[in-house]
Amino acid sequence: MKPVFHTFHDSPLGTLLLIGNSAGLTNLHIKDGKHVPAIPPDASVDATPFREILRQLDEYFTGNRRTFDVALALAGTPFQQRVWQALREIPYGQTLSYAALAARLGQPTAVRAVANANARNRIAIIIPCHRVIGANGSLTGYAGGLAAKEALLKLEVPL
Amino acid sequence: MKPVFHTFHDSPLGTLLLIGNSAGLTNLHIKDGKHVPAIPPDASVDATPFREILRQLDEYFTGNRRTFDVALALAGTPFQQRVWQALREIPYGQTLSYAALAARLGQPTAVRAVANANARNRIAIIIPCHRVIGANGSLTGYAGGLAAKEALLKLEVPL
DNA sequence: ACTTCCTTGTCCGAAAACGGCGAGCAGATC
DNA sequence: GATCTGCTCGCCGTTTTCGGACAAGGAAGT
Repeated sequence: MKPVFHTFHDSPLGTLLLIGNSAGLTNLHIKDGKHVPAIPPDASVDATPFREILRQLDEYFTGNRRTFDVALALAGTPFQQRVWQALREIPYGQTLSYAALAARLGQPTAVRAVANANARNRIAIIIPCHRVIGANGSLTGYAGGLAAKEALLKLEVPL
Repeated sequence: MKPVFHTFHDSPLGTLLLIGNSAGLTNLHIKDGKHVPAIPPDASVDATPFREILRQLDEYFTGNRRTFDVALALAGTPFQQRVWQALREIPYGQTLSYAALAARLGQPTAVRAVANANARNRIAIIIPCHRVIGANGSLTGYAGGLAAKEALLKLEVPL
């Protein structure tokens, strides 16, 4: 198997857990959240591979960065990959409803399925699942907690 | 993922298919047999990693080797792992019945389950599933064909 | 020799449950 | 009336659960 690394990193949202391998970042979760995977037994503690990523994250949190440029190693079903790809195309500071996102994928009725894929996003923040909200404007849900989602959206407002 | 290699090798039993990764050998099958897995799409053709293994196999087939010393990367259910481990403890030239093997595992009634795990052995010859025969002395079955099983047992007789 | 039955882990397919939704509708409220 | 709240129901990919079939056996009974 590829060597696996992981590390923790403090942020305004709480502790972040990063996991990655030689191909790129595989996971980025808010530690005290839902759907946080177990750290692979063979994952060594090593922040080195994440240096650049952490730097960009810090810039993002201080409002000095709007897009990320890091290698991602996504693993998921074809449908999930499509959803996540669509997520990455939502610009900084913009929001979208789950229904609208489903429509963009050409499957306007697969709203719940999209929401589901959204919930299973493995790379928070960088894949901006926080930019998807309810059709009525409510936040509706976030694996890292609604407070975190609100904070992220507020951060992105001051364009 | 770990890089995966595979290669073919001629033997008195027919062509052998070997698959392995950086952790060790994962598969060794008689090509024209049952339960032969598909070669992973990302597996490169490369005999280099198997040099030592092939050397020991050649020695074995000429009767000049009784045990193997190679790194194995077994993947299977806990039950299967137990069965396979028990198989490796059967000495060269000896045979055992499925019932006796089940008894050794402490599950004397799980005879068929043991036979099943036996049939799914992924590393033929080195994990000597051919040394397990019916309680009445019949060969009963072998993924590589009964002829191969018979040949192996005959080879191991002249201690 | 053949048939029947017992046993048990695994495989496989079907079915059901499960969500970070959203639209529609009945009442309740002001 | 206009709004708002709280149902109910349909939507659909994923995950989980469940049940049956299967197998490299073996023992017993015909």
